[in-house]
Amino acid sequence: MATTTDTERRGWTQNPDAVKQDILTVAVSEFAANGLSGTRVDTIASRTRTSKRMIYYYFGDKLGLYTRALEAAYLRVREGEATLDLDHLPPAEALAKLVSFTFDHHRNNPDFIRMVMIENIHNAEHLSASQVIRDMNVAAIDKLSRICRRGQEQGVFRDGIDPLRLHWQISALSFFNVSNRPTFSAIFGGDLFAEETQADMRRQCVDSILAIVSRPAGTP
Amino acid sequence: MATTTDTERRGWTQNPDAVKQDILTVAVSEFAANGLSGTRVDTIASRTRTSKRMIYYYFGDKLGLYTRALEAAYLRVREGEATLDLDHLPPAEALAKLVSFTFDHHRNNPDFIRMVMIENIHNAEHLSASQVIRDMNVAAIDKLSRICRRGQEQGVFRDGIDPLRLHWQISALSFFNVSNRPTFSAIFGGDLFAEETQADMRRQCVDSILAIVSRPAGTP
DNA sequence: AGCGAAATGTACTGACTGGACCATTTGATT
DNA sequence: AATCAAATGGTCCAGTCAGTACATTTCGCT
Repeated sequence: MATTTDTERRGWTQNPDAVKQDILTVAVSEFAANGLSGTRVDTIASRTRTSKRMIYYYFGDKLGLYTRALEAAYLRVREGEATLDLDHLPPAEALAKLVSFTFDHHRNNPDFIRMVMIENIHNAEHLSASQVIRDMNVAAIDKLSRICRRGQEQGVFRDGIDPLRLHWQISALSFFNVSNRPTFSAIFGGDLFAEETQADMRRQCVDSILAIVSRPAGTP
Repeated sequence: MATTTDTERRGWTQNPDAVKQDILTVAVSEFAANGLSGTRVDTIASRTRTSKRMIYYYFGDKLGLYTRALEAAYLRVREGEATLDLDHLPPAEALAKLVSFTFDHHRNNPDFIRMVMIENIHNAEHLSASQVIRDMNVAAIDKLSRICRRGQEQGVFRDGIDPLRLHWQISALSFFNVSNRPTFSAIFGGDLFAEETQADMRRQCVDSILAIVSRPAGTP
């Protein structure tokens, strides 16, 4: 009896992958909200369709789960970025689009930002252990490098641009805008983060970045 | 016997203020290193010349101590900033100096940066409760406002500059440079944070900010 | 020179929390 | 249908940690 078949996927048959995914999703949300030591494994378990037992079964211990959750957060975000197709745009437009996208993308993924903040608090100890994450990000630099190279070849960008530094600057503005919003708002009020103002700030960021790569005035 | 008089201040007489200060200093360092829930009151106590009992006596509970430690961190940093005298410099130079200073100052005060990161993780709940901190920072904006006004009066800055947004941008670059150094280094290597490179990046930051305030080319 | 309040030390506890233990069910393979 | 590994559930424990009770010392004041 009790043919609960097909309650969700296949009813109440085993489904290891779904269980793992379920745990990971909740874990990202909890770790992002409460930090590593602030997060309770029991709380994660209770928000899950399974039990604490399963967390330890699949992830070993709290740190293991945290590390995997960190990877998951990076993965999701980099997936989003992969949809961007920039190679067919003129370099300046491509760069502008990349900056705009990054700015918005960070705003739309606060959990990811918070995971990175938390990982920085922990001196990136766990991220260092993850080759996966390193690879993903190095790939992100490639995208930027291609734009720079095209820009220089076409003579619209100045020479000697370091893609990594450019990435640094783009990240700084986009990241800070999300990461420090709470303290910034608490001190100066939330005006800067109103929707219209943010659109304007995004433009300002694009301009800043373009100013960096564009050749100084009067250099043919 | 045991005339331990003058071991430190007045030997072993009571010294409430020194005790409080002692606790606060250790607390800043511990909270900055481990976050709010990651910090152990016992650890703070053990690094102190006094006991856990005193922490609760003076600060009530862990949160009380954290809040005061946060204030202390802000105070120390803003004190450093107060030494800057910019009003006698030409606007562009004053701004350049302010950016350079901020960039270095943030680098030299990682504990402060970390406290702010942590507070952001906690959505600035505790900072909101501190009027002191708000006041300090609003004063920081004043300094920037004066520079902007002078720049506009003298015609070297463009019109319509928002000092708050400028502050946002200066902070973003200077803050991110410290806050995200661990993850950034873990992913891309530490080259960007070598001493020489940092000097170069500071210059790049100054240039970026100056580009924002300078009037567009061909605007008399 | 002594009294009351402030300051400090020691030892303890009650709750929380990461993790382990033991038992049971599911499912693929034979 | 028998078997064994993978998956799962429920319960408990041992260590940790914020906070407290109780007792004692110091000090300003008169």
